[in-house]
Amino acid sequence: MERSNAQPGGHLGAATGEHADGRPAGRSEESHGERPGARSGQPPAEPSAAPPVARPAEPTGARTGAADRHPTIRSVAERAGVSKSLVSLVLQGSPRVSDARRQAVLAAIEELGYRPNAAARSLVARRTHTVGVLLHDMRNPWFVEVLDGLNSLLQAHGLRMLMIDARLDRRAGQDFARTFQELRVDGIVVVGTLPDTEGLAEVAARLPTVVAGNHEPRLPHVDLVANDDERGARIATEHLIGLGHRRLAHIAGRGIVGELRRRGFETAVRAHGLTSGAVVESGDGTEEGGYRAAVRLLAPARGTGRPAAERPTALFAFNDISGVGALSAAQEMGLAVPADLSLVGYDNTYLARIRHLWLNSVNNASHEVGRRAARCLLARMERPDAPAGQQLVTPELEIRGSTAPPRPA
Amino acid sequence: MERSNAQPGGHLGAATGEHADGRPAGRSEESHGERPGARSGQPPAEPSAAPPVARPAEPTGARTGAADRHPTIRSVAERAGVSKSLVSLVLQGSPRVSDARRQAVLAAIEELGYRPNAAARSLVARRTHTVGVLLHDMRNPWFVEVLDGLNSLLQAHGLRMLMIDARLDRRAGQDFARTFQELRVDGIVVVGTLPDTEGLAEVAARLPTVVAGNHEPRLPHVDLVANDDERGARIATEHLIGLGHRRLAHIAGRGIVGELRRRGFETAVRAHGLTSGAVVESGDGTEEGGYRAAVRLLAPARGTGRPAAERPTALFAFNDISGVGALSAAQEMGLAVPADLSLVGYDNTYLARIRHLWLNSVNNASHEVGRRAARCLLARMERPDAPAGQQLVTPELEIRGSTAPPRPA
DNA sequence: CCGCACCTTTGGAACGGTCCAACGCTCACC
DNA sequence: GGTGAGCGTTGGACCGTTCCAAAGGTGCGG
Repeated sequence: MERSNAQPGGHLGAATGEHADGRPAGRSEESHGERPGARSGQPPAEPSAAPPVARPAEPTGARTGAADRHPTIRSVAERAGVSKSLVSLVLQGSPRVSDARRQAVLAAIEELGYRPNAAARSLVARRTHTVGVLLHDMRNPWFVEVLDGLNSLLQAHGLRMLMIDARLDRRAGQDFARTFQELRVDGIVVVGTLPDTEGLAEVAARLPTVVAGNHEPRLPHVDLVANDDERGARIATEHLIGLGHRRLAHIAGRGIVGELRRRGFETAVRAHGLTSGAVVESGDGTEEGGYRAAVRLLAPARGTGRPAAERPTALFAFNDISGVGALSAAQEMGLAVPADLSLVGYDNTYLARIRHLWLNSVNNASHEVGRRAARCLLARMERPDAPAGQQLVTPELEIRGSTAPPRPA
Repeated sequence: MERSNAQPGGHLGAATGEHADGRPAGRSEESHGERPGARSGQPPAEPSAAPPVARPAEPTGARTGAADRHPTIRSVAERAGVSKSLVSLVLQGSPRVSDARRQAVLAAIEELGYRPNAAARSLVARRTHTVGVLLHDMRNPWFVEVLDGLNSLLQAHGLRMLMIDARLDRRAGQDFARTFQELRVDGIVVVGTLPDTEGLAEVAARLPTVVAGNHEPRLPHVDLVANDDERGARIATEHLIGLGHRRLAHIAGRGIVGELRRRGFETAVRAHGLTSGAVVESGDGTEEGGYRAAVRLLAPARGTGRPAAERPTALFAFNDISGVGALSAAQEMGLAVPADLSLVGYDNTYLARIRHLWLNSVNNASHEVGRRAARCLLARMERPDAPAGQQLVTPELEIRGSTAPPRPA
């Protein structure tokens, strides 16, 4: 049983997806020191402030509870022998505090492990330094990219993100507006599709709001940042046309984005006078949908009386996953990619980067969308009543191994 | 929109990954009504409470600012013609409020669009109803599953999740302990590997803390919930042995998880007296690493003088992505899967579910890990000083198309 | 020796809620 | 008719901060 030493790490490294660790699950195997009926079946509501604990209720002001889990600014003051106001000044980094006192305060803070209470702070500051982020579905790798971009900028401005996943969390998803308002977040970013538009309109009137990655809700003070799907589709299609393909097919997706990408495809096709050879088949954005659509597009004649010679030689799929479905279909039908069929996907997910698939794909630069959304939000936080803006980010085609010129007829 | 009729949605539907929408990006195309030099280059620090805004500072108590963006409980009281205490009672759903008043208050709330201030509330309640979640890397699909499980339970108990991504957010990742303490979250869940263990020990002394998906930091009051990686690996290996394979190989991963999975493989192999035919090659959890390891494992003889007949007939990979790399290698070397080579991956990510790949994989039931972590946390929130518990969840093997009995020699 | 400016330090009033003790009222009872 | 219970309602203290006005101390000029 040889151990062999670790590989120096491949150049392809970037193509992650699941990192250098993973894990298991299923049945259990407790080793817990818990008595069985410990947790009383508390109703799902949020009431009942821990009944058994019963707060000390000590009227006299002397509540310097040593083992108190959270020391306050007063405990610190007392320990340092100064007033709470001075402690506050030190915390703000005020320059007009004598060095001696400052040291004393800092020491006290350290010894007590004092941490300022954010709630109390934001209560008076009227700012939470928190941005609410409404996600549509975290499982979508595209979102993660957007979040990354968003975060990088927000963080640099001292803002943290509070994420709510609308899919995973229907209740919160429904009235995310309420939640975010109660939390008094400084701003809101909606990533992707959102459940109810009217709720959004309501919050937007009160809080700076930006929508990232959707073309949809045009509301008074809400900025929009999205990818230019139509243009991306045009670019992909023109790439295929440029290679010499004349019979093109598109596997469409749903929703506005599906519509835009289909439109881009049709526009390009029309611009080159190839309308007669072009076909659009509908899919649903899933692998299975892509597979079925591809079968319909590539199957020889049968019924339609279409000669095999008229089979499309190039295929532009709504997204990578549909593209992968199409790839499977092609392979099962004995068509080689790219020799017999050129294929382009969309989104440039890491699926496209798997060498086994190696799809050309339109890169929608989600990261940039996130960054811009952040920039918009920051701007809007300063001028809440500015007119709604809109930005489209232009995608680029990532070339890999799934397209080639058509076989000479 | 959505021309063509939607596909009835394939049975494979579950295999998501990117959903029914995606998007683009790259250069820009503004249409923004913003003056250019608007945002002054504020330094990255978090100070400077909006200098230009300058609060009204109106000493007299009469601050019923009509267009005030956030009405308070007092505005509501005034409007309803009752005391703020009554409003509070209504908000708590107290039964001892006359119907007339209750209606009046509710009406006022509605008209003003009043939303209670969570900060003020938690200040007195000493509870935030928020759980801090420290992620290691959101890009890892495994985490998303865990989060999902976590969320489902926490939410049912009226808790929201505040997520911080340590990778994406180095600063926050470093002192997440500080952040979570300042926010006075009700508890902390660390998902996956964590950056610094000492910071964790510090918080854990003050806040209920649970680690999900890692075997690592054994700390006084910190519960651990993880998958039983060793067992999962054993199950996978035994599946291969059960099919009749006698020459087995493993592509190992890194870290503790890598170690555990390798150990499971070795244990199974030893238990069946197949040690002499077993090989372990190290990878790094990436596709490329898996590819290279597989090449080394499968290449005929060359140098080693190993006859092709001794090539392994079955391969257990550290994770799906390494497995996919191995798949590519096998294909390039003209080996059919599963006819010439059986392959099992780990994590059962949606990669494994792509029909083009269709890998057998150990399902680590991340969702369950999340649920259990939530349960642990809830328990610990009630009894913070309980001894640290530990749970391992047993994984199951998901059978697809990548294994078969070896060719009869 | 007094007054004044300057600097550091401090008490107290917010911030927006919750909770408790006490209030006024009605009604029943003795 | 007084008393007390019960109900609905209210003022005020408090949660842990920040900020402001003002207090105390020091030093200097007149």
